[in-house]
Amino acid sequence: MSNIELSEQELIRRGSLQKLRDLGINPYPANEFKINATANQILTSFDPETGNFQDVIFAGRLMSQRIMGKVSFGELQDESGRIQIYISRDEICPGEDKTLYNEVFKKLLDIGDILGVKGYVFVTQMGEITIHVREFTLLSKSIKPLPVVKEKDGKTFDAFTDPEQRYRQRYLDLIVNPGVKEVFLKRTKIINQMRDLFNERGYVEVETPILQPIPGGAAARPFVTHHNALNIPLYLRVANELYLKRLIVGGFEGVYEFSKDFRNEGMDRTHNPEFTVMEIYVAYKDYNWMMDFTEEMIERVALSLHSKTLVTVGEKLIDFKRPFKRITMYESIKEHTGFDISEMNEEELREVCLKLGIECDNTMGKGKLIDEIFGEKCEGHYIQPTFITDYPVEMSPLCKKHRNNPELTERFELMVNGKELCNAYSELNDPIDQLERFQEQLRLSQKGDVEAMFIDMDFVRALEYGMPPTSGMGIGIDRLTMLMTNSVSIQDVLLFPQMKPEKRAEEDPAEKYTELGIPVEWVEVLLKMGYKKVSQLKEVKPGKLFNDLCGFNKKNQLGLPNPSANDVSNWLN
RNA sequence: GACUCUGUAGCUCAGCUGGUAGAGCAAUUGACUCUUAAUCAAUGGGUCGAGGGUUCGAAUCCCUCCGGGGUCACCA
Repeated sequence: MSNIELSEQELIRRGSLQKLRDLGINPYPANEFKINATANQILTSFDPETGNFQDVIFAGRLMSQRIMGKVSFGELQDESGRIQIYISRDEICPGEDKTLYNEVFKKLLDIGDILGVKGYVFVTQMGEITIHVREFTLLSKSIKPLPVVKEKDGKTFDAFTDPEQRYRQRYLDLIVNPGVKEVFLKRTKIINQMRDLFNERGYVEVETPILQPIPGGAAARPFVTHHNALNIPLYLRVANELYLKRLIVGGFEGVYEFSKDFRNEGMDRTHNPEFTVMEIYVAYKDYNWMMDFTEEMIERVALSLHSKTLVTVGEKLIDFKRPFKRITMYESIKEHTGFDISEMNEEELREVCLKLGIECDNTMGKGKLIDEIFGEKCEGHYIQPTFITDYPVEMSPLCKKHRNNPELTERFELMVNGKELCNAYSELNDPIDQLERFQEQLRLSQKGDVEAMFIDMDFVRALEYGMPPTSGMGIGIDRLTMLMTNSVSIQDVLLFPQMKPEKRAEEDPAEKYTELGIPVEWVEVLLKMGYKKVSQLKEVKPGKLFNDLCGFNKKNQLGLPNPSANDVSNWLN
């Protein structure tokens, strides 16, 4: 990057960088810096009576500086929090030479620099636990100014809130906004709690392919990519269900995977193109067992995060205490619409949709119609955790038929806060039935359903060898995290949510300028002055351009030898 | 995709019915030995998102485009 692209403050920081080097200070030293305390440890366990922490070595990012002549205060932020530091000139510089304090600390250090300090902990007259610095080391120089967020009495000033910048530059968000890190620590804790539970039960964590020749296991539009060596299309997985069930066929009796899935669909507050799902399959179980297990898992997560089962989500208070309410899908629809659809065929369902004012078209089969009615009229009502059970067979091509009613399947979804959180089945293990269900999906696909599943013949073959009765469950980790951290958008629980690419104004490459005989050093000046394209340049009068160039050179003290008026008009001709 | 709000200094924002820009923080210089949104004094910093139009004159009004937020729709 050329210097004219930089802001004044960036130039000053680069200047400081050079001055540090001139003073023999390496702004990016290689040495290990061994700390022996964190901010949080000091703040929670410092005790002036016992006089602990009298020899601390601490490192962190300089977040503020208050210089008061011969002494200064500042704040260093490490992973665990912020702690104040105190520096006195004559302690840092006991001799005649006060450069280290007057120049280095006061002038050449900036907010954002990473510092290591050695000293002892004490309490200031204002009562703040502080590190009295005996020695400091610059560990990394920051040459781009941070957004400065200040806080007093719990009020935040100049908060860094622009969502685009926060998500795009998450590192800044994490540095500057307290509380952001908390969400991600909680996310990890949620995952760890689940993993602990599964491992305690002896279930095995496995990894299955992300690149799949047939994207199976869910109704969704996949991303397509291409494998050069095999010369075949490959799909990014939309689910890992079919692979995990192959493992049950293979003799594992409990497998689970935290899996990144990918769906080529819209993006909004609750959808990111890549997202995390946990799927688990346990042999010799059915969906009733899985409901109990799911309750246990979720209650455990809530307790581990909040030490209670009540969780505030927006305006609502949600109680994750076991047991959760259970209701069948037909009962739910009956309750919220008054229609008993249990005996209806496709035509009758379409009429119900019409009466309820739900849009539908001819590509929609029976399952999709019921799904629409439920989604439109029922889903939103389930704020407290509720299992919706016994879905129609058309909606669930991988799920075993209900033991008491072949029109239904042994499936449940867990609804919380009006949204689906989990999805689970008594898994279909009848290979002949499975093939028929796939073929039905194919018919839907031919009718125009872009989400209908592909037929996976190898999966059917696996079932032909025999899969034990199995129950499986999938849960959206992002949505679970949203609930547990009271986050309104999925972007808040993903470290790096998908963003549109950053756009810059288009500009011609430097060669197009140099072709005209313009020296390289002037090309960047022209770009900075706003002549992003050669065509723009051609439109200005040579006299004006000559004047502007010389003016820019002088104003910005670039120290370039000015071109002659002749040169300039030659460029333009 | 529709509607709506929005784009001004490094950051957060002001700028009335048109008269070519302001504040706080940050930065620079200086003062200050327990401060904490430190304080005090001085200074620098802006093609007002881009292009076009109306006008003697546009950050402000109009049009087009670009970027962003929100709501809705599509979509789990």
